[in-house]
Amino acid sequence: MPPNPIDVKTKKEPPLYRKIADTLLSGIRDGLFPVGTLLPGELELIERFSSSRHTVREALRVLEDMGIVKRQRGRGTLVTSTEARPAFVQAVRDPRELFTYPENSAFRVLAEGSVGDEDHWPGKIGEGVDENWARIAGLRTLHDGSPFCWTDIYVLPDYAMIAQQLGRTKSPVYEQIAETFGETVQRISVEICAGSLRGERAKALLVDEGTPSLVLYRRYRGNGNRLFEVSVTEHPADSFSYSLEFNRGWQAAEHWSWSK
Amino acid sequence: MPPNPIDVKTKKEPPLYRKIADTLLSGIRDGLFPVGTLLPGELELIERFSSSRHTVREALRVLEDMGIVKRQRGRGTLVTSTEARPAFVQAVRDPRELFTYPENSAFRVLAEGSVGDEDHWPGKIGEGVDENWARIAGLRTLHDGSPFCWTDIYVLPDYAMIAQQLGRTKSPVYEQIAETFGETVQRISVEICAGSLRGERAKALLVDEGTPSLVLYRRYRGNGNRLFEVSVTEHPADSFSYSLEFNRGWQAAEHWSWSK
DNA sequence: CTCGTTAAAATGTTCGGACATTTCCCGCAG
DNA sequence: CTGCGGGAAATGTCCGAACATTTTAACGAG
Repeated sequence: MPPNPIDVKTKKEPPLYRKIADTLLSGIRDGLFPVGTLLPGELELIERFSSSRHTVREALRVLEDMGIVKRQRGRGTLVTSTEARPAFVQAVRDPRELFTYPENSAFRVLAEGSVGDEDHWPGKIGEGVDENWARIAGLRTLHDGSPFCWTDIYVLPDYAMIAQQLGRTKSPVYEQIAETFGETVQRISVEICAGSLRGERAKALLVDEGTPSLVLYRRYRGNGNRLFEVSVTEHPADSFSYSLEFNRGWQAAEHWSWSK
Repeated sequence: MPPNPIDVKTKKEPPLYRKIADTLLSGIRDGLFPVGTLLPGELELIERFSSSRHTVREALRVLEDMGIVKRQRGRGTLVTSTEARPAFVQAVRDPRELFTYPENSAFRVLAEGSVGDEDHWPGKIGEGVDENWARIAGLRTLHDGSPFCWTDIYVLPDYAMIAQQLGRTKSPVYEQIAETFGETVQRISVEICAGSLRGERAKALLVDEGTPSLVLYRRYRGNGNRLFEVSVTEHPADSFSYSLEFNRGWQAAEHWSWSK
């Protein structure tokens, strides 16, 4: 009989190496093993969990794949983070985590427009979009109150109301669209290029006219390749960083972030 | 004895599980195990490679992490692809593919400098770099002859000669450094931000003063966290694009590229 | 022919052991 | 004080074995 995906009752016991990994992760998050310190050696973990070395190593491998620890021969197991790998790889597991903003950020709608507000509309991005989109302009600020980025949101008219709700929630755009329309995001694309901040954008972000800034175009496509959201974001004086750390074998740890 | 970075002769043998993985991957690519078929069982592989089950499983785990095969308990090891996961993840397997330039591009050395040519040196990037770096400025052009990007290369003096060879080869910087010194790249980091093209840069790229452009800072680190190459690149009117395509499950296809 | 049982096959989990390689630190010679 | 060597510690690689869980297919009862 094929297993029923809905059958939640069969809560099977997780394997031992998984429980060890969870225990260690809890210890890391509780401050027992702060970031920057070394985890106990394998021999000590074997004693503590009354297990074999292979099982302990399997648990540590889980944490390594998560990006929680970094193992180094001759040195030990270094705690590098309390959270699982952010970056692109995690986004694959949970797309909602992709392309969101820092926590403690506020969103304020500055203006609303409709067809014709195209002073910043990128023509090449508009492929596949009919002419009836609407524009909503907003501003997010960092938690300390300083301007962080300017966001233009272009949506199809059906979804205009979603954009209006952005000021009242912390969940990312993707989630709202998906929840409201039951759509499934099939493709996310992001384009990064450089631009200059002028006019109301420069004023809102408290920078000089012509200040260079990063510009991000984002597109989300649902079933049947139907476009349901496009947005443009400009980050002044911010930079996007991406780094790769090589482990043995094939896996690597990825990090990416926005920083001032 | 501390390892000598100059000692190139010690080309160490890769571990056995790595060689098994490579052999299997060759077989997959040669059509011996077409996509959609099952790989031989672990027991058979143990006999064929005269190895232990642990080693064989380690090899299969490498292929699984690469996205080449998908393992399923009770069923077997299914070949799902002949190519590793593209984009960022692939870069892990072969860092030389990362951050290279389009084919048919030419490189021309415009100027050479040394300590003090710091008009564009990013202070925050300089952490861990002593003061004795050298700067080599160059320009790459697209195959149609139009300017593509400006590249500043900052290297430690020991590696200055490598930069001088850049005009005479098509291989990326990483490859030259690795081959010459037998180093292993442990970490690659890239930072993308926005800037304005001025002075000789604007002139070389045939754009107006103050034209916004993307600026990339790249760092390569070898064993012992030793920095051995830093470069700065500016792309005028170019854009970086990244897209994610979701399949069922958690796997996804990634694409990224530079485009005009 | 259909359905349920059973057996075989394949991978997943766990244990125990041995040696290799790298890193770090301490002590000693200069 | 510096530099070198060596040992201790930690992780990496590899072998052998046993049992558990899942899938698939063959088989037999109805």
